[in-house]
Amino acid sequence: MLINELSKKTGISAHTIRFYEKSGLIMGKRDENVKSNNYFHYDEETVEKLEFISEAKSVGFTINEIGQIIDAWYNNKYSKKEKLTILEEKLLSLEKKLKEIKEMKKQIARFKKDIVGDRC
Amino acid sequence: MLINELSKKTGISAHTIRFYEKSGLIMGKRDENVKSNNYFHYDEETVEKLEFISEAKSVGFTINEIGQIIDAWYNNKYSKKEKLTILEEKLLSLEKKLKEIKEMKKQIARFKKDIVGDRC
DNA sequence: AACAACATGAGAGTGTAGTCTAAGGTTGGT
DNA sequence: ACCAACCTTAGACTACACTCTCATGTTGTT
Repeated sequence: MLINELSKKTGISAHTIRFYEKSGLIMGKRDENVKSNNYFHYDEETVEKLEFISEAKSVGFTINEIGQIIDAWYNNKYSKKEKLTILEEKLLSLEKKLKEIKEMKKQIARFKKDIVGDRC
Repeated sequence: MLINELSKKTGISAHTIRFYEKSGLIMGKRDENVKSNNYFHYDEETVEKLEFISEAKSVGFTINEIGQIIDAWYNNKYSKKEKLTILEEKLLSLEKKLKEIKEMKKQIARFKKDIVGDRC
């Protein structure tokens, strides 16, 4: 599929998709048989990747970190051992975020309690 | 205390503290008795606030959102009802983040499993 | 008086992650 | 042939959250 269809499928703008392409997160393929244009073609895996990118962004991973995860999962840039190390590291950082968010929830709950208990 | 001491106590640079001051997150007081300078003076509450700001930033709240929380907790910009609404809203967004992170953990754990099960 | 070590505000510069515009080429329908 | 609706790259622009530089003023010690 071409970029417009990919954009519609994922809800990510063509501009942003091109930005991700330039950033190395996804890689469209050029059709060798067609010489008249150099349109990028995208497959279902790219749809999956873009969906993953959206989720990863919303948990606070940077483009760079997302690139690492994608390389660890879809590509062969790293050895098996390196891949596992990267993913393990991401799991740890998620674990840390989880703890921080739980702490923040407690903190805000305390704020709330103080305001409720306060007669203004 | 002056900005340098505040910086040392919190580990946040004086530059950044001034940025937070300009952003309205904290508010140093000028000493009315001293006319020769216009140095800002900070109290222990500001130390607390800066510590809160650091934590809030690391869970992904923006400066704007942090400002809302601080206004809901320390200031009298909002009514009791408005304060509770703001805090409730932040709790919901934390709950959402929590879910997203748990999902992402599962996802990455799946990636890991696939790599382990794969003989490359 | 000289000096280091502080303080101030204005404003420029940085990195991240887009977002948009411009100029040009291609495709498909009439 | 014409046109709308695509596609491409380069590069400018934006918002956010700093981060730094500069020019200038103050404080405290020797």
